[in-house]
Amino acid sequence: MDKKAVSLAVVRRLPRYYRYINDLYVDGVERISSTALAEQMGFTASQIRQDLNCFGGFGQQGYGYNVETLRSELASILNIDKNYCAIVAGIGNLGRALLQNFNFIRSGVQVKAAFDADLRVVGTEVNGLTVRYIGDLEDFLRAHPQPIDIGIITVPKSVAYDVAKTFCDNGVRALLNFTSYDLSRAGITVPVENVHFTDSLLTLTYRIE
Amino acid sequence: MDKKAVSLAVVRRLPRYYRYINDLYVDGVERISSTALAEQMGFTASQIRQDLNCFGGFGQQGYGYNVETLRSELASILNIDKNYCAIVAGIGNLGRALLQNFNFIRSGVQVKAAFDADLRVVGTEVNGLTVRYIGDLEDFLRAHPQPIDIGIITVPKSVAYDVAKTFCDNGVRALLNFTSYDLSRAGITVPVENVHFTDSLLTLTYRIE
DNA sequence: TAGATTGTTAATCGATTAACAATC
DNA sequence: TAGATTGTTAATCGATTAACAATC
Repeated sequence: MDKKAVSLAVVRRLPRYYRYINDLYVDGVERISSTALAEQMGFTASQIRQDLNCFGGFGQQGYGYNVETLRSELASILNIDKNYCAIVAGIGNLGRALLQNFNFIRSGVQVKAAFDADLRVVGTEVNGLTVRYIGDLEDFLRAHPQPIDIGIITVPKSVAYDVAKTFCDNGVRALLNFTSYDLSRAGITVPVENVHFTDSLLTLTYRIE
Repeated sequence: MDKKAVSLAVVRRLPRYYRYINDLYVDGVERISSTALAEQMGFTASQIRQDLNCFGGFGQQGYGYNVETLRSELASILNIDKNYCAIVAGIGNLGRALLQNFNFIRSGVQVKAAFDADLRVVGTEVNGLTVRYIGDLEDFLRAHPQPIDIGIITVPKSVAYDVAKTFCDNGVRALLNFTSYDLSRAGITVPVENVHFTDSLLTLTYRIE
């Protein structure tokens, strides 16, 4: 499974495959053909077979794909079984929303700690985690027994870079960036995925008319 | 400006252009060449010229692009000057986070109302808006003097489709979907932009190793 | 005018789709 | 076996990059 060989276009479709296949699994569907799945997902059957074959031949001629098998293969490809450790930096409404409503575990991620700069928030409890002071982030990362895999950045834009750099310099392996600050332009060496609300909204206002 | 001619790949880059050009504008930069901008954004100069030329010749040979002009052209292309009306459905932590922290006005969007199903939330005030009962959404949309342009969906996944359909059937022109329910598969006829946290997180867990 | 840099055409690259032999 | 459907190669399509004449 040489990752370099798989294009980001394919990778970005994997979570969607997992979502659909998992739904089929939950519904008790046993097998599905690329044609049937294509119809549901709005892809071509060709693309589905092409995409899945980047990772292995999960199907069977004349039969299609076994839903349970494919589901577990996709889970394994996406490392959902790895149980990664994450930290949320920035416990404003967004950080709080994530901690309280988002099912991290279902994506194979466990949130180990929460940090904020506001002393009125520090020490309070959110979804079972006591919020720590952001100034202690570096010490925490260095002292933590397991490595922290994912840094989730929900701080104000103005401090996004500093927090990202602290994560990056202390062994965090990937960043999920919710600010509109563009981390890719600065010396951030780990993979970053961006959730840019503004970009999505502006793409929409363009497409309205 | 025939929109059909501009690919979605280009459109999705427009907000990023606007962000960079706006930053330059705020910093008082007067002009910029495609080469210099390319270096900052991590694009090729060729791509920038190609992209911008989908909308018009905003540059000048031997000079480059005037930042103020380009900024206002991009704002106009993205309809930031249109002042669209939006509604937020679902005032959990995420809806609340959006209403309290997100600068809609800066994207040319004005939130007109907020709706929720929880009667303990209905009637409370969030950032100057009194939360209404979701059951009244349809009546509200029909009675509202201005058309509502954008429906923002932050409800639980299980009711995402119903809310989207209500928006769609009552004149809302575009949807911003924060649930992991895939609205494109059902009879939703307006443009949809998705913010799928789970997909971003899973793309990241794939890319970690 | 000379230098810089665009707008635009042509060349390349990559991603998607079509086709079909392999095979369950 | 016959029918179905994959895995995979080849063809097409679209997007990105390179090149350069036009021109400020």
